[in-house]
Amino acid sequence: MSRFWKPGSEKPRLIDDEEGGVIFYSATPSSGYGSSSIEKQRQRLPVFKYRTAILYLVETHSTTIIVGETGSGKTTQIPQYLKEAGWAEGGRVIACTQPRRLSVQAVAARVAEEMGVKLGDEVGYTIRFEDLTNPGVTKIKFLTDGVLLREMMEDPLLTKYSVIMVDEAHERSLSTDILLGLLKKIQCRRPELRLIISSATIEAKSMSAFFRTSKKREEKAADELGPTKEPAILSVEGKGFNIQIHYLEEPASDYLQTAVSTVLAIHDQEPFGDILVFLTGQDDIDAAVQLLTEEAHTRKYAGLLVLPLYAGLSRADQISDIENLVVAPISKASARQRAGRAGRVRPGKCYRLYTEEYFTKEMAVQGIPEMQRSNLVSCVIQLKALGIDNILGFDWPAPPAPEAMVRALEVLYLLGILDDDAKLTSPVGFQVAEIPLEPMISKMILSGYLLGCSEEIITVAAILSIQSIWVSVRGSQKELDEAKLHFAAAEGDHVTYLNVYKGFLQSGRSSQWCHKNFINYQAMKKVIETREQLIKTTKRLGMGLKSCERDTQVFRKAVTAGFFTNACRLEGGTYKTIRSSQEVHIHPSSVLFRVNPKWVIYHSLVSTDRHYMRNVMAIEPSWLTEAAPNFYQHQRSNPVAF
DNA sequence: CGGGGGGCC
Repeated sequence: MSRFWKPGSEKPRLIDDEEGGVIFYSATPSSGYGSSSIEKQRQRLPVFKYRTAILYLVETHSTTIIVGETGSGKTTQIPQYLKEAGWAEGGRVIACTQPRRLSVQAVAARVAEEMGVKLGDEVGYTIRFEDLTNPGVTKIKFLTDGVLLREMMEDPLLTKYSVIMVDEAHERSLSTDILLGLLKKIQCRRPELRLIISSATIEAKSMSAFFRTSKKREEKAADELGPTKEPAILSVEGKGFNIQIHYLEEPASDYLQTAVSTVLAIHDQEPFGDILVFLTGQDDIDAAVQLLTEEAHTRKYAGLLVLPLYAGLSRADQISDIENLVVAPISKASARQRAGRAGRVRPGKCYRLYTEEYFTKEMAVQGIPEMQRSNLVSCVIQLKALGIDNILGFDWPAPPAPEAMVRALEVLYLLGILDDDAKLTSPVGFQVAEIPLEPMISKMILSGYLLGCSEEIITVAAILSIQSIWVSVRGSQKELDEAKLHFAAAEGDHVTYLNVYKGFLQSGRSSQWCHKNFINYQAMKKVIETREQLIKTTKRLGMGLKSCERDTQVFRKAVTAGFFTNACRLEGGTYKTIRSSQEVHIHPSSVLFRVNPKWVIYHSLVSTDRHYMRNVMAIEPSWLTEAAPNFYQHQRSNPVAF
């Protein structure tokens, strides 16, 4: 392999940082590149002066950890540096993963523009439903980490990639963590593969420790030619400006009110600019917008424009199958990340609505990685599909609780997806792994095919995989509830969804129809799209489409086959789960709210002050024993879990 | 008997 820091030029200077990581530092920035305005812009990015150092590190190290602040340009520039240095020659591809689709598209478009190529040719991207790459032509490929995981099922060693850059690894999303674990394994088999992990300062050391192979291996590797296994850490400064941090002197009793008065004070006393407020949820956001708008009106503030922004809210922590939505303090790491938003384009200020003492003494250093607070059913099946048998011994960047693992294995066993040796069953297990949905939904689809209602089951699978098909209304809840009654079925939410879908098709997929019926048109378009993808996938698995027409019983049996572990029984006015006798309630958004059939199954549990079942369906208890004889003993008409 | 978030295949 050719060396590509400029031949004949001075080798970059190496310095040791006090933390024991290796930081390379290029004394003389590379130069001699094009002089177009785009080139000049590229050279002004902070990452540019590290170009030589980055290329040197990637050449000589299996793994390079780049610690970079936002605004350094690392995401758009590093893939281009790698390409310029020859890493995409000989048909090889440079990959760069992102946790979110939107950033994949945005970054790919930007890089294509900088390189003056058509998006989809030399620079392309792949996200779900959209593959803008051209095999043999595409040299730099942006993709979500979820897509890269899927690609592994076809090509477990990811042989076409020469360098894989995992961006935003510090976000510790479920799929990023699975990916990191698997990439570490791939490295043993493909020593020529290079990894670049982009991470926040706080995570760099643990990331480096994770990718450091054992001493023995290191000694062995020293005899061979090739990159060193010891990860390099390079710190790239951002374009960030100075940010002043302010704390409260006394804790706030009402953080919403405190947020509102802080905004008004800033508006009053500070020069012209923007104010960004972080709140916990839609309710608080709406309340704050209303309070601020009113205040601005009574105080006759002309220049105060209040806008709600619902994305990017904080995540709550938990470890169980229940989605927990209780408000909890953020970590220091996310407090810092939020403060950073104030210094992107000029110096800024950050007002923290808690005391400094609380920040230093009470707040956790960082949030719990998703891996350690999630249901691991999907994660386990993904590893199984890649032939990783020893799940409990898998080397994770953040090992999940063994109990959570065992629970996931147990559910997969009950579903008939894993056998007694915890291997994927054939064909069910392999088919479930192939379908890109949560395993219980996939199992439901397989049963729908066997029972002759795949049309209906796939529709509902698509609907359940999106947030909600109803428009989110604040203030007009009553109208929404009334609109729902048009579609409501006594069998529950799943059959209600079938009615909505039918109505949508009969309207000719009309957006006006959706509007009239309080249905989210964009959501329905997504449903159609997901449905088509699922039909393609199931066809590939040899399953045809068949409708059960009006036989909702067959349809509900198929749903039960996937969700029998979520069965509940009404006992003295409240529901108890069959599995653990936990008290649960039907969510008020369900059409079965206040209907309370004796036996129900739910799709998910959400926890606030109580445990609420979302998407609920009435069942006959005998279906449970039918669907899972191993799980339910038949005792007259009262199945009991053993 | 009343409703709290985000992301991905």
